[in-house]
Amino acid sequence: MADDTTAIDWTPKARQILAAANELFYSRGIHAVGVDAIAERAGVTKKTLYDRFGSKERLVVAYLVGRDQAWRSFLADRLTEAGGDPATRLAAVFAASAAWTAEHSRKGCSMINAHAEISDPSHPAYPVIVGQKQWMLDLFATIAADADAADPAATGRSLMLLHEGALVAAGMGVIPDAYALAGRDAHDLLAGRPPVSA
Amino acid sequence: MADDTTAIDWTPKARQILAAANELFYSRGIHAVGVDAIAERAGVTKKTLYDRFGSKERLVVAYLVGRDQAWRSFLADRLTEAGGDPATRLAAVFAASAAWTAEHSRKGCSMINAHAEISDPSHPAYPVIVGQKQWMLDLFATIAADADAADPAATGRSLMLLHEGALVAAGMGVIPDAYALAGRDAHDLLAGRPPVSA
DNA sequence: CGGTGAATAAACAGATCTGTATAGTTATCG
DNA sequence: CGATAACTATACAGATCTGTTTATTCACCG
Repeated sequence: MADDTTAIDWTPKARQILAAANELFYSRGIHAVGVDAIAERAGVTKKTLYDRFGSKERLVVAYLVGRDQAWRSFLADRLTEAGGDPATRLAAVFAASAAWTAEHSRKGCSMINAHAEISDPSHPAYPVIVGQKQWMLDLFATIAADADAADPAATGRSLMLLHEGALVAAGMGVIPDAYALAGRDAHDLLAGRPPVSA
Repeated sequence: MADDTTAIDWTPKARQILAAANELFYSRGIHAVGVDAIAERAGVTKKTLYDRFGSKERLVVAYLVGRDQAWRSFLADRLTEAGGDPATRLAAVFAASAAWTAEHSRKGCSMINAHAEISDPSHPAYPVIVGQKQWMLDLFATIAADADAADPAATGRSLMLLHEGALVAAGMGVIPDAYALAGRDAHDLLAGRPPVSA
């Protein structure tokens, strides 16, 4: 009887369920995958799934929170490796996205994809989705500020556009090496061009 | 008995059904909307829906083809208005996207959203989705070529990144005036910066 | 005036979906 | 050793979903 507020009990089986949900929700879509399929892939009874997560909706939220956390920690590692230089840090973001896509995200950004399926802004997954984008936007603005951009917020938004564009283009396979291209453009934008001011 | 190849008989009711499908599929998602809901919104019997479209899958394809055609014709009108100057044409593309979003596309790009839900590349809607992106990419490359870019294909891809990024950012509401910003960046990229070459 | 096609109305089939109930198993732990 | 928690197995309830069937109405058209 896990309601919206109670935390999830992370038993080993719960982790297996989340791993199965991650694979299926991501590759086939949230609405297209039923809880039976997830339980079967996890090698678990449907009752166990409901004992751990309470509802499909809560499992969906856990799926998105899990991906969000994994991405943030993945990126954080690469950023500490990158050191303090803003240009290097910026390059690390695009390189991290490229590596992440190759490993875990071949069908595009899971947050963008989830946003396509979850229309109701009052859905508990909504803040997770928008929160990740906001976090990335803040990161780009910080990098722009560290690079002494005249208008760090505006430059951060421009960098964000390039990054989101690469996410989509890579996810649909319409631009080869989308991250490399976007990374070069972002670098040029941060370093060379007179700032875009309103 | 309409199979995959036979054309759709565009009776008045068929157009009502497509209009209803357009509203519901776009706002709630393809998998989340049932044919009963579409028939009801269209003021039509489910039998009529199946007599006209044969299956939900064919209705989905018609929905995406319809949006694709509407967008292309909408954009084509603005491009003829814009005349021959590449920079003006480029600005017209981003202005058209902004206007289109305000009128018909408040929840992001329908092709990107459909791609999130349709995982199977052999789905008949797949070429429609990727086809629109390819067409936009060609358009940007043509504009870059008309502007005498050193590498029109590469510049076209960069412009595409900015445009796709604006689609996502606007659809998720994370960047205000995303199209205006992306349009300025695209203009600067086309006009000012030394070309990015591999 | 008779036929044809488009449509309504409404029930139904069969599958699938979320979620629950019941009963039993296993392992740990005080 | 007995309680508790995690889990299996399985059946079920009720809703919803795609798609079909049957019967009927209505308008147009040769």
